[in-house]
Amino acid sequence: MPTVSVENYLKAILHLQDGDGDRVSTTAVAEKVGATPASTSAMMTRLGDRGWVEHERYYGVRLTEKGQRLAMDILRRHRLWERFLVDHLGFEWDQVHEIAEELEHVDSVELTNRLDAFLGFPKLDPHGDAIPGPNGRFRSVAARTLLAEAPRNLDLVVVGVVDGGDAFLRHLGVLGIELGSRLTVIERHAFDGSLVVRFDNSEEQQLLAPGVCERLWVDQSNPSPVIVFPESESPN
Amino acid sequence: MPTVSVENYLKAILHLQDGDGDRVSTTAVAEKVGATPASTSAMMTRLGDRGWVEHERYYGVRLTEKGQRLAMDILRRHRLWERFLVDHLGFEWDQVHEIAEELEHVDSVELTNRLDAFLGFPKLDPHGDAIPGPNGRFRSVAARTLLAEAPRNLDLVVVGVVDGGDAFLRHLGVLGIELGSRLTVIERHAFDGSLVVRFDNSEEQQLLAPGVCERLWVDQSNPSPVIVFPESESPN
DNA sequence: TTTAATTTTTAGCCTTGTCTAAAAATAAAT
DNA sequence: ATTTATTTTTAGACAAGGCTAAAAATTAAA
Ligand SMILES: [Mn+2]
Ligand SMILES: [Mn+2]
Ligand SMILES: [Mn+2]
Ligand SMILES: [Mn+2]
Repeated sequence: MPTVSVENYLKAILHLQDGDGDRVSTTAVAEKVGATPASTSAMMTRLGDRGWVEHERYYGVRLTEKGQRLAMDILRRHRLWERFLVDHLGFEWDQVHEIAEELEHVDSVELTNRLDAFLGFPKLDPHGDAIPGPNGRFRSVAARTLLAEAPRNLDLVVVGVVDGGDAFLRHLGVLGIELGSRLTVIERHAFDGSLVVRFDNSEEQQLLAPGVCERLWVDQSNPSPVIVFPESESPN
Repeated sequence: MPTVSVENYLKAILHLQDGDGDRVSTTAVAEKVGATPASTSAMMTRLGDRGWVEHERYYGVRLTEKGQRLAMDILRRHRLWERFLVDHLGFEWDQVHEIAEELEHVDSVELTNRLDAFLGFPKLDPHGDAIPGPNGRFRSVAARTLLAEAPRNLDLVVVGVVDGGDAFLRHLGVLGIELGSRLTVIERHAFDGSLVVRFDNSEEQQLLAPGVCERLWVDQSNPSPVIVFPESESPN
């Protein structure tokens, strides 16, 4: 029975580990949860005592099997609630993170599984991030590419957002980009990686700044169904 | 920004005050929240410092305007979530209290109001208790009588449960009683208040023990729409 | 109106989670 | 290989919430 605070730390560590099973530094965790390194150091010790992380003094932490499972369950609840808020309560995708940050701590397996069913067992949250299943592992999702690395002259769909802070999400709104937006890369500027693209719904070409291209997952419109386990860095 | 613990205390005090605006004893609150009188005494002082209760040393507490409003908002969230759990996730009415006890602490006005709308602005929770509106006051609900005090030979409907602990709710299930059940009082035993009743759906008469009759709200099947603000003692 | 019982508060202690400031260890740079 | 910079941990404090045991106030009984 982890506390709310402990759960937030565990989820932060999961995000920072991000597939790569290497250790995460105290400072990185501190920054993620918004605490000082001193407080975080103390918490890492407590998490180690409870068997949720391996803590190598001065070298960081890594989630144990048990810790990973706990963290995945929290992430599952977070993303399911985000789906609920957007699909059924009419929230925008840039408004749900903070609320889900609290709902995720209501820890009831019954509730979570029934919510999952109610939502139709979604694979992705409103930001295109994979939702862990009841077994604590990601459900398989089609392959995806960063827009920044996508080839030219292909019909692409925006399928996800990397590190989708609310400010970035609202910026996408201003640009008229959302999940499902279709576009084609016309030109890539070698200098900084800016892209000239054309959206499906418009005749005009448009420039996308590198900071945007590096944070959008895309897929081909006619997807070859390669199955893979994605590991985005998105926190939501 | 009250903590979860503070919110639970405030709600407990609201329940114990129950319409009557007189003071509530420390021991009663302690029992309700499951803490010792010593811990509760300390908490009452803190609540007083923050202006949420008037605390007369040695004589108990009474919610202030601000405290009452906070408590009503918590109760609103609790009962809205109970409706959600029963109406949309398929929980039984004896399974929702504990989960709502956690969900009620997710404090977002936006979330609460959208949930309210999603549910169709319900007036009653699954136990027949009134749901406070966004203004922090109960929505008007038709008058109700305790079954123990209802006249004979009237067509009655069960509209609510007093103090609906899960055990009592399951007992009602065994007896085949739920909200909406229709019955008529045939006979009242003067000795202990037991009632002989006949349910709508059956020919046979049935005996109801006093402990049951005193904890069921009923209304006439063809209700004369008297408007009143109910104050049940139910905690859910 | 004393005495006894009950209720409430205080005193003292503990855990969790947070902080700042200082010490210790590791990593980087000369 | 030292010195310097950075990171991590430790030390010491504090607030919230909880407990038990003891003191004080109130209420009930004699
Ligand atoms: Mn959270
Ligand atoms: Mn998300
Ligand atoms: Mn609660
Ligand atoms: Mn209820």
